[in-house]
Amino acid sequence: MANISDIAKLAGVSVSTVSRVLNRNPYVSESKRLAVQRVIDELDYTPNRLAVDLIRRETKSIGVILPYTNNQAFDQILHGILNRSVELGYTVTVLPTKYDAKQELGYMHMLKSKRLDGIVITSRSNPWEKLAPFAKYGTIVACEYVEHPEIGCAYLDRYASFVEAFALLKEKGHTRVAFTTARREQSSSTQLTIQAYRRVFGELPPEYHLSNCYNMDDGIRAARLLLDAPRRPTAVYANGDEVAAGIVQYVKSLHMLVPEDFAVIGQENQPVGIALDLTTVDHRLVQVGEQAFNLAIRKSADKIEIPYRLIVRKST
Amino acid sequence: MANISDIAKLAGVSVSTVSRVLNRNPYVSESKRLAVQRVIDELDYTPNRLAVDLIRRETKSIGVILPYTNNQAFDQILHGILNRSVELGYTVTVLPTKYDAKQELGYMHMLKSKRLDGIVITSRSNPWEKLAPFAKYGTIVACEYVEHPEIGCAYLDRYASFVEAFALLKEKGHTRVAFTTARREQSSSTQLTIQAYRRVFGELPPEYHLSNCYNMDDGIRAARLLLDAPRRPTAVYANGDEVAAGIVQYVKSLHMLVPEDFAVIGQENQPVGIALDLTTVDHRLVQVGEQAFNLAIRKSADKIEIPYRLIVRKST
DNA sequence: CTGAAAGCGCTAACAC
DNA sequence: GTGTTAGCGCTTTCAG
Repeated sequence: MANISDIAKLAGVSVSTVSRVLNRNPYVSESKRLAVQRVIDELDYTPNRLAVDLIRRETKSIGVILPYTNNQAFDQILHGILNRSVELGYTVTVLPTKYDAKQELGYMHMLKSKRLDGIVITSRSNPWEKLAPFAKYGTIVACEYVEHPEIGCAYLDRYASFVEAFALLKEKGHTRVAFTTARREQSSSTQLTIQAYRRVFGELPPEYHLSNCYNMDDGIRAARLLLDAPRRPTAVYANGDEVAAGIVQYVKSLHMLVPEDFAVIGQENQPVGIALDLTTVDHRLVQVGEQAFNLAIRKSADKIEIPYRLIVRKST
Repeated sequence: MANISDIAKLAGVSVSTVSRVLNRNPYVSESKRLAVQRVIDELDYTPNRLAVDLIRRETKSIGVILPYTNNQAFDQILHGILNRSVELGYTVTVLPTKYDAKQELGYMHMLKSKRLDGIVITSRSNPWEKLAPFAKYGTIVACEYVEHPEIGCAYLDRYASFVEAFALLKEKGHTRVAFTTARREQSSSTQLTIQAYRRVFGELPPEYHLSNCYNMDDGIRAARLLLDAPRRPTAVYANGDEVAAGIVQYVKSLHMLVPEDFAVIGQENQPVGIALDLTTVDHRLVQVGEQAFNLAIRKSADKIEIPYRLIVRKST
């Protein structure tokens, strides 16, 4: 494969001149520029990007840390990031953790090893004390509110959104309300859900909180547990429309009615929720992704709140 | 930021020795190895990956070209690829084209510029004559059958699967059958669908083929067109469960029954299809992704067929 | 405008 | 075992 000095030799100029035409530097005589371009075309030459990035100390690529890639919520954020990255000529690398803290930390090292200019963290397993120090090697942007002055974030007021969803259920007369979450208490999102629950309903019976819910099957499993519970709840706030869909499916399989016998609220306004006419909280994750990406390439530590919206349909 | 020669100086050794301990080369005395490691830890040193990759001529990262029209099918393939890449310590970069041939070609250049070791093409907009030449710069793997001897592929027998789906509909007594596709005739998948249709039903009335279907809304739009058609079809084979879900939704909104009044088959066995109990053709796209990735890192040009399966549920 | 030369940070012969 | 040295392929002063 030809390199820059091959081009220089064949064009009868120095490598600096070739570099100049490559980078559209105006201080090149038209004659030499043409000569160089001819050789470049002839040899079908493309500069080695690794060499360029090495010396420029910039890769124009950012990473996205996410737990799962088959999860609709994270796909929405990723989608938002991709939207912007294509427009701006950036490259994005997907970094799936499955909530493995070690793995996650390993990805952060890509900032230090100069492979990535920045990282968007959609969900994390490490405490910020472990993550934040990497900010000196590259931009870190979070999709949750973070106090740290060096870390930008495009976040949503999850607490308020959870309170609103629970309040809707309470208004409808429900007093025995359950909810599902992905991870247990180690997750800040779960913490917030619990706090919101207490704010609206007071004490939380432990059997009303089901964790490890990620997809439809988990929803079915959750519904089974909930409907078999001694103090059977009359409504559930699911942590996603897929989980909600699983719950609805199980409820219907018992010939019970939604919402008359059992009310359900989902999250993220996904296709399955639309199809089933589920009430849902749309956290506008695509926008979160877009804003997060913007912060990342601007190397900004701004805090941007994205407004959510409650979509009331037929499942409540 | 410290570099390898800083480490060498502080540890009182040469850069080669540092390089050796970095790369776990056994020919280093225990004493020096310890000395070097101490300095590395002290300075919290991490090698610059760009420099390493530049000289090694390998990045351990592969790209995935996908249209990313928010189509869940491609997410499944991506998921399969990610599964394997994490296990093997590879990094994957997402390359969304929105079916823009120029953009796609631009991504292929990442092979030439040495940013990527290989590329998995899940769907393409350029003819293979344009794409194949890049095989000399890196491994190219396709998710469709490709004759080219230098291009590996993890493919499925789409033609057979389409024939099978149409045959199922025919068996059930349907004679007026429509179908939806994403792109028009420029896509090989669309071509195959048309061929399969003709094989089973003979002539294809133009109004029975609706293209530009990617999501649920498109499905609703398609259903409206289909049900308003003069020679109204009695069944449709949708190019995805989401599209199928949209169709079902519209059909039900007219108080018609599925499958009695209108039968529907989807594709890819997605959550929304499970929720709606749709008959579907599962092309096992996650497996396609896994196998494609394997081929990519093995730099293999093998052709691997992935078996599909028809899942008959309540919509036919 | 142009070129020589000094790196960027690392690996890998090749000697000793 | 260990160090010297020559690159990998490119950008960017700095003279002229």
